[in-house]
Amino acid sequence: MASAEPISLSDLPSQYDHVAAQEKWYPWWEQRGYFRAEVDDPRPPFTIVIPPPNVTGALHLGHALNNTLQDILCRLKRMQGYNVLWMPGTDHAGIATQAVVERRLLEEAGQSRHDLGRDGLVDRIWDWKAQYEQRILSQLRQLGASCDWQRTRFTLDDQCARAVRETFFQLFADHKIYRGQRLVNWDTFLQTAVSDDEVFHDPVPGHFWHIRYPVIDPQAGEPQSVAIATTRPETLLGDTAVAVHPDPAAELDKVVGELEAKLKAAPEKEQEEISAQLAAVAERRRSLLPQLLQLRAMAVRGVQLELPLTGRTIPLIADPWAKPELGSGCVKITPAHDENDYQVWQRNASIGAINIMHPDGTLNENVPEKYRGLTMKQARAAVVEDLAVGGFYDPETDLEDREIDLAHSDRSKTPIEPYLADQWFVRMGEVGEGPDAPGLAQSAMDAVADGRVKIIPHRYAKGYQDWLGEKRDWPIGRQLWWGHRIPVWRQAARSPAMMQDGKDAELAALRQRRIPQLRKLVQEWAAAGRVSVATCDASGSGRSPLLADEDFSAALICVRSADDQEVLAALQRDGVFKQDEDVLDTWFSSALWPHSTLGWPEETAELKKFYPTSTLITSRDIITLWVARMVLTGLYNLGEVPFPEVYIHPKILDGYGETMSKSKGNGVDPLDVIEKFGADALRFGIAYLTTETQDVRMPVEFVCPHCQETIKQTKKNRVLPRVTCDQCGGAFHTQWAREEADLALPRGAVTSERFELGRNFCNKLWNASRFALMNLAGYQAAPVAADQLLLEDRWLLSRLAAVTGEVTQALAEYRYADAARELYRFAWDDFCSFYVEISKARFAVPARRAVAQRVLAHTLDTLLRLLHPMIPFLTEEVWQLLATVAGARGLGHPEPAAESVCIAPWPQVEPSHIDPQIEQQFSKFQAVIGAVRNIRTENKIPPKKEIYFSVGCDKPTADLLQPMKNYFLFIAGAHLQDAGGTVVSSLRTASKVVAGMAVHVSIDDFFDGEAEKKRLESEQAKLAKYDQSLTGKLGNENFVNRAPAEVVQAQRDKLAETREQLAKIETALAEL
RNA sequence: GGGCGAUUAGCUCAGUUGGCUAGAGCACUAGCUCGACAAGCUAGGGGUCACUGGUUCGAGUCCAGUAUCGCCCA
Repeated sequence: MASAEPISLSDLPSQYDHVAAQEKWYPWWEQRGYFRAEVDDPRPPFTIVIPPPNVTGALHLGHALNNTLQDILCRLKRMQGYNVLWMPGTDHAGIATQAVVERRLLEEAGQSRHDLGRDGLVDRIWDWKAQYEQRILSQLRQLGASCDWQRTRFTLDDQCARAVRETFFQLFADHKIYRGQRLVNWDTFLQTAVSDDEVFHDPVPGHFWHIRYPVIDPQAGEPQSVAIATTRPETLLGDTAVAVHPDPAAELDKVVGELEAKLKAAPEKEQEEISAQLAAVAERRRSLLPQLLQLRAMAVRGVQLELPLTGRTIPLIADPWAKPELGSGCVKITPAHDENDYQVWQRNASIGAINIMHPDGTLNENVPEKYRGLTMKQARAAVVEDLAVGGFYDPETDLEDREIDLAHSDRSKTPIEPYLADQWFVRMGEVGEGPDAPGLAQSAMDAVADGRVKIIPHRYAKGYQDWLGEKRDWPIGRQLWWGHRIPVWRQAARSPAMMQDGKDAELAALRQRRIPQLRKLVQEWAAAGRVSVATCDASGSGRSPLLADEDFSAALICVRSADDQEVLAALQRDGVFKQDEDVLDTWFSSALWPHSTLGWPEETAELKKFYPTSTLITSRDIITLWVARMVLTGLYNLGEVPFPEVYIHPKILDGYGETMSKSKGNGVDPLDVIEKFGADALRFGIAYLTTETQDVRMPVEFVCPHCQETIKQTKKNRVLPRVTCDQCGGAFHTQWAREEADLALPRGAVTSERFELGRNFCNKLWNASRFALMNLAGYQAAPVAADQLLLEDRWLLSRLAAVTGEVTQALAEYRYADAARELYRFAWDDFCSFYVEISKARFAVPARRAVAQRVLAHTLDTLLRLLHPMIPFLTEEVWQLLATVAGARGLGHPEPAAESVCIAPWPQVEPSHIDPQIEQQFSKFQAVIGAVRNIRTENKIPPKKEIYFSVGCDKPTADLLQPMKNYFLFIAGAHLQDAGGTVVSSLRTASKVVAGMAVHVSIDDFFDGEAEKKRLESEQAKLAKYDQSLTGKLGNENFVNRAPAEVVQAQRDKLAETREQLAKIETALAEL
């Protein structure tokens, strides 16, 4: 037991000290090893892998939510007797982390990554990682997370690296990884490709330029030029064609058909607009179609156009991408810098593609000299000006304003340039034919479709299936330095310049000799499974296993093991082969997380014991990026899904319904909440708010460090470096503070009032516990026989059994809010407001103490266990205190309590305790209490004045109420004089009718006949109305005949009760 | 443009398979410092369940449409 010294109960503070409890119990839990999972533990395993937080920065409230939900399950399962492994770790978050460190480097030292070089930068990032990983893990501990810390992993550590390497090798050997030229989203700031998922679209004001390309040698009657429209005139320098629709008439007919169908279905309001559109298309058909048909004929004939400013000619082609209903009906084609144009190129290979951009976003040697080196923005201005000068465009008439949906990089927030580059891909579709070889995407789709992986709530399965269904290949290369480097080598010295360099002539000759030797070696290694070889091939399908000389020069050699020194040395000797510069997409390593953390590709005991994991708890925005990929790699590497269930939890939004983020300034640091309200309050608040459908809206506020008052956060003040408190006038600094003067001020925490609920609840529990501890003096454990239990005991135990069942069920179904609300209600309303209040009267009588103590100790014990997963610190604190006065607890067979509530068994429902009749009876008692209190308040009778009352009711109810006499006096200051059918209310009596009983309170001096009359009459009116509605319902034959019998009966009972109440009120009125 | 979700008290949210005289916390009003708790206790006020139709004996709940908002995908 942790606390050996006797505690003085009166010394317990009346406010729960969350700081002390957190500092005391977390280290103790760790030291006792409660969170450790052992492979030789015979109990059934329960495994969760943490969604590894990025080492980019500190944890935010979304992480607190995610991890609280995981911890609640882990603690629950631990108490339910499982061998629980919660696998912790962090993610290296390639692009995000490198971007943060590079930005910091630029700000602090004015240096770029090239100043440091690859190794220097990577070292710098490892330093950053060490710092933030520490911080993240410490935050998780403060949250109370019961992870098995000894197993902490990192997506870039050696163990994960082995899994990444092996997976890459297998995929490579399986022809599922290939290198191809694709249009990518190029981030010119970070100089890397980013995936579609790392791109966001933002509307910005822009222009639409109309430009004329002259026709070369037009025949008689043909136009002199072709007009096109573009939002990006600078890309003209990379145009390789202009397209016109191959069948403009049919296309226009199709558009008309669609519009007509829409018109039919549209509401009146929109009809006018659609009619206008129809008219416009008709007009276009009349005026423009002949010309489009002519252009199409010219395209078929192979007409060339002059590409302005370049001296190049480009063909006019026919392609359906040109929309006859839009603009001039013609469109310029820039395959290397536009996704749609790229597609056009795929259909019309002969037009070619011209890449006009350097990786840094400036124009390259493929454009006329005067534009080289300009940024895209500068080039736009120059091109537009030159076009005007050349007469290809008239600024007066050929320019319109237009809003453009511009793609931005999520990481650098700079505009994305579509860019043609060599990239690594994982093939998501099928390779070859046949049912035996479903593609990666299909395998993951099947797993969800056939229920091997259940997504909860189920509606999220649709997005998962749709996304995978596209089977788009996964671009896995990133032009970064921070990450798993792609384990592929190829011949370095392919550039003639290098080979011919005089100094290196000898070396070049050496290489020439070595390559045939290497080729032979590589063949041997490939046969031995140490390397896998492929040739550069955009399609990824045709591979030459022969390694002829000419192929070998283009060979890609994937080396299986990072430890295969022989292979690596041989390849790299004399710089003949060089490793690919790219690193892998972070999600490649995250995708392996459920098995890489358990030691795969080794066949470890951990893997055997804990894979597949039991559940995954994560946020909806990474269902595709992460969940889907874990499923497919799990299936690919182990043939088994990584988890049978995925629970998708809500997101936390701020008071304006916006997602929280540090960059908006509306983020809340869980540590601020923990400091102000306590980890238990944070956790309980989170559980209470985690409902299935709703995202969590959380108004955010600053806390003034001077006076502790809160200042509502607004869109205005959330971006200020300093804020002034409107209560005390003191100033404090925020996350934006950079200036010395601001930083000198104390920092204002950012929290939300929504955690008050949890804090207040914890405090309530703490004080109820104090009450119990004080009244357990002299407690002796002993079995309690059923006939020793009083009505209130049986009521409480019945409620407790019901709550136990409901909480257990709710948590099994991820209904956290239901579980939290059930416990809140039971603990506060049932246990504190009634049972504890009532028991005070019992504790006043020595002879009645013993049984009351045993029921109280047992109930508190059970409640602590039920609450422990949500409120670990408080429950442990009280558990330990309780042990000092009541070491053995339980009604039937008292047993010594577990040394920690962490490992105490989860409560079982005691069926013999469930007694609906007792609950119903007790509610009569509660109703009488309520009526008496209500009459007291309404008649302004002072709280301390004792009053006398009687209850008109049937005999069974009277028998029930009589034994509660003491309690009425004790908790309502009211003497029960009489109960039963013969009760007559005296003069100067106020009456209230509840639950079929008439409660009459004698109120002497305070009696106000008029007021009482009014009150009764208003109540009468209300009841009469209800009577009427019920009578109407029951008079309706359809209702009586068609509604289920029990529903009809319930209405009849209600009517009877209402009539009875009315009668009682009439009696009371008559007696007035 | 497509998909998913939301709209219930001043605020933040519950409301299971339709049976409701629609609940909770905060805020509000009135009273209470009685040995667990003022982060509390007691009582109270406050809602045309976004709107329009439909199905049904019966709709906050199911269906269709409208409006507004949010998220995801193109």
